[in-house]
Amino acid sequence: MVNKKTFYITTPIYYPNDNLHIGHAYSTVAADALARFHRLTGHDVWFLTGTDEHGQKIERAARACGQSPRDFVDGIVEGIKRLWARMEISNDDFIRTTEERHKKVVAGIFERLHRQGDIYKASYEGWYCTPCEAFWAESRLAGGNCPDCGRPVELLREESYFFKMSKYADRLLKHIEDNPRFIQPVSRRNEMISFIKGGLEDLCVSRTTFDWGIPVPFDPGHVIYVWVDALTNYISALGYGTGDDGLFRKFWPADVHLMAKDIVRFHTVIWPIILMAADIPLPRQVVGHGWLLLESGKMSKSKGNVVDPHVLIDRYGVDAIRYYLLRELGFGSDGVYSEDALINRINKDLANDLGNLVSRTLGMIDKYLKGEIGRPGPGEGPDAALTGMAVEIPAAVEECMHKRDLSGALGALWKLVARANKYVDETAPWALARDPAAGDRLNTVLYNLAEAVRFISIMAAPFMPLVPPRVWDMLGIAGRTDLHGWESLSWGRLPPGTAVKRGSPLFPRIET
RNA sequence: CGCGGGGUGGAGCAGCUGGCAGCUCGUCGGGCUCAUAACCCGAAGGUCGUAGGUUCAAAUCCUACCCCCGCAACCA
Repeated sequence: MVNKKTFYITTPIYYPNDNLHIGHAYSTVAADALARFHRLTGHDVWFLTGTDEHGQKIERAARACGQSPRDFVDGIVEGIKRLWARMEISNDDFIRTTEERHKKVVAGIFERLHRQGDIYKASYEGWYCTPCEAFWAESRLAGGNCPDCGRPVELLREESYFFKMSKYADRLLKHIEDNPRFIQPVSRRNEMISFIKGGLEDLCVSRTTFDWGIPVPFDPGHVIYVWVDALTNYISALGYGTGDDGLFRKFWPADVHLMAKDIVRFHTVIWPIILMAADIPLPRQVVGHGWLLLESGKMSKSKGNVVDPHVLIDRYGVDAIRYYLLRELGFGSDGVYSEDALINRINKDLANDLGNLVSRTLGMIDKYLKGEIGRPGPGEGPDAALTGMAVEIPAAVEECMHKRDLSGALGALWKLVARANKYVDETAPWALARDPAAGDRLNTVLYNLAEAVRFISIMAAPFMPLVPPRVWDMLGIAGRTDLHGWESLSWGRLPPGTAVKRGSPLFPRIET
């Protein structure tokens, strides 16, 4: 058996102190599109997502609900899993940091780093904001209050364990500079380089102010803080350091850690240094995408202005939401969410362009050819423009996907959608249908349109997983799995004589 | 003088190794009638933040200034 190239992609593990909003959904959908694309193009893919369940905020949120932390996160996590199922997320595993398989790996790494002297105990004094669970430098305090939440801070002295980040700074900087693709997009990369050049301090990696976490194995009064705990999920989920580490040996190092821009630093500074210290290879790439902003500013739970993905799915359907998210945020840039913009995208791109193309193509085959795809004759006139583009677009999509530019990939695909619509106008099949001598030409034109629709459906699959099966059913090739794959994107594979059936509109227009 | 990114037709963006300013949406007009009143074509609309400079030629290079935004460490 041939060894397929592997592709390991991760999302962040989300913090289940509340239900997730559309911004989290974006991260996961983007990772899903990349995972699906790589599966479709023949890779052996492992796609991981999960939840980061420890820490004081969870402890407090649970208490506020009168629940144990465990019961509390169980409830939220169930909701998250339901959401991902609804959004057609194709993850291979779901890691929870409260699972035994995770905790033992974290404890093992912590112990190892301590044993080799990279983690040491020291006394730490600083201004602490309890609600935010964070220490702040005196210079950053806002009038003596927490710069984040504005509440008062207290001077706290704590015995803590520290991780010798400083020791690895030069090595990390060299790695980043030697590997231009390691941090994407470039703007984030430059930011990280300048951050590291500013000097790295040792990192506080334990807490004594709460209990809901993984105890430091050799000092149970301390709990391992989020850094080592959460980041380690990417390898604990693969069984690193256990007797059952087949997945780790197969899939590590990760090809892509995908996340929003705000946590890029943890993934490009703290995480690589943990790995270096533990003598584990670094991930190949960390990609930081933009935020989905609201017109009123940043989406945040405390502002109460979050957009609930469930509501949008109920109203517009999964594929439409996925399309909107992936199209709207340009590579690495922020996007602004508004329901008007969402509806506009659905009506314009999905209903008018794609849905209508499928509808008119099937409609004409039904009406003019008694529902049977005819045998194409020699190409002429505008045929070459359509078929030429159809065979070029897959490569363009691939290139965008390798650059992690999902919006660009959809843009490329929609060029083909537009070209096909234009082709209808140029060839005017309704006129050919009236001309008894033009039968061959009509067959050719409608064949080309049907084949273009097949091409589009295949390339759309990573982004909108529910669309392709519906299109294949309409084209009468539901059972022809050999015509569903990326490798079937060579022009003319659609068999003449296939009986099509018109379906209901792919994306009904949303009336406002 | 902390580091970095940016200010381009109504909106959102591309162009920025200098050479007639481009894309999507919106607006207006036309065409077609297969289709989800969708599709196709065309038009209007920009002194490319401000002021200087270099050049035959600048959105694109240089200088100064104004404005917006990210990062500034333990914050997913």
